[in-house]
Amino acid sequence: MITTKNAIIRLSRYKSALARLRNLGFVKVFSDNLADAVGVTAAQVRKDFSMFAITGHRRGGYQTDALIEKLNSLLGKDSLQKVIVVGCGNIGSALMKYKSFEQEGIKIAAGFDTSGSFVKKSSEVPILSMDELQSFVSKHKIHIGVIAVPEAVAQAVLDQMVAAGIKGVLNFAPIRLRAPENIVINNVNLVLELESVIYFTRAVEKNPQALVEGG
Amino acid sequence: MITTKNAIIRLSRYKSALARLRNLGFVKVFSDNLADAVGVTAAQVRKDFSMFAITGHRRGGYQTDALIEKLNSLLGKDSLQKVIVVGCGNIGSALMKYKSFEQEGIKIAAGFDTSGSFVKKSSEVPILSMDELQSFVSKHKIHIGVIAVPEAVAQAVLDQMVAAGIKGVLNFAPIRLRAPENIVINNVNLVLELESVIYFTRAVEKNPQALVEGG
DNA sequence: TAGATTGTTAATCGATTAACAATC
DNA sequence: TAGATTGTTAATCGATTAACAATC
Repeated sequence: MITTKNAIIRLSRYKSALARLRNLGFVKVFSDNLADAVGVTAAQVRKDFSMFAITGHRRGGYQTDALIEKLNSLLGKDSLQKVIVVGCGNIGSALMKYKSFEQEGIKIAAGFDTSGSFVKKSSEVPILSMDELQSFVSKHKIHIGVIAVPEAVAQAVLDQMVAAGIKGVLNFAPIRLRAPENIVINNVNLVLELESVIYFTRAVEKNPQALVEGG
Repeated sequence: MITTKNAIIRLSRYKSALARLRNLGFVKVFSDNLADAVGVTAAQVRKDFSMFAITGHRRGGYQTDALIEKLNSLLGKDSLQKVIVVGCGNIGSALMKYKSFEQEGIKIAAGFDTSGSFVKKSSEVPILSMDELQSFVSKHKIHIGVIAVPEAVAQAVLDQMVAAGIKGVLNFAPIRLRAPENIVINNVNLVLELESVIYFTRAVEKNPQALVEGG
């Protein structure tokens, strides 16, 4: 359901806006505050909350702390999430060092790569050989993985990950991966994101009233 | 218009599928072939093409080469696109080395950073100080920039980029940026993408019929 | 010609928004 | 109480899909 997907993304945005509002001293927030902060309508905020059975107070809005906690638990952020990264090239190693993940309760447990030169068990996030994927994943009970390998090997890597027990994947390879239907795949295509900026920038330059709102 | 945005993203996908089909020897393709390759309906393909005045032959489908060329020109890929990257931390430097951009006719002309230690004019993609942003952008007539700086300084960086003449931005900072309405901004939030995988993976584990299709 | 595929219109589907009764 | 905000229903809006006439 695509509805749910967009709604979940908005919940994440509400959560991040709430953290900022809390820092500003907001003890309670109204749907209107959140709407402004995130750039949606107040009705959208209330509709989203009602879909996930989040309730407030008829005249007093929502308690900031309670709301953040509820969103965290909904989004699976009540416990540390362990994730592996397969492919330790440019993108993969950037993700392994990316501070924001840890701040959000996401821990990169290990990186994996075929080419021996990358393998480095001693670094902060160990980089292991693909041979060790299966045992590492089952030993550490990891369900989530990131694919940051070249397009040509992405499908084979996904198959190995699924065989090892991975259930959810964030894929940076610019290709449609095939997997059993109980496997969750989310694609990020950086070239496509930049191409879309290029297209719309040109479109606006040619025809300034072609207003566009970014995703 | 959000329609247009989704349509453009699909055009990009068609283009990338077409390159693969051409390698397989397809001289002409049908809307049905593209639909299968990209995972949409044939009607969607034809509708998208009609929106952008791309026509085929009533019984002979579309000429692969001509179609690729048309899509490239629509997407602004007929000339080399020069882009700058501001912020040379993990994500920024990964993007500067990312091979797929060059393969798609996107050239990272320079990176920019405040902290002096990063500055390195001699490397393949020069890394310059923020002081040089304005002159570099106007000298090289660059319209597109990537923001890969920490959240706290993202708005200030955007303001400088806009002042320097940048018209379109791909933003990796997890925050809603404010800009004049003729500036195109596209946001990529990596934490949010991973969080969404975590959420849906949990949802499917709890309730296997909660089928989800990735973006 | 008969068959197949496009291009487009109309129908459907789903998501967002507006409005308002409930109520604190 | 009067005023304000939620939670939800109904209305709107827009995107996708189905269907089919045109035609190669």
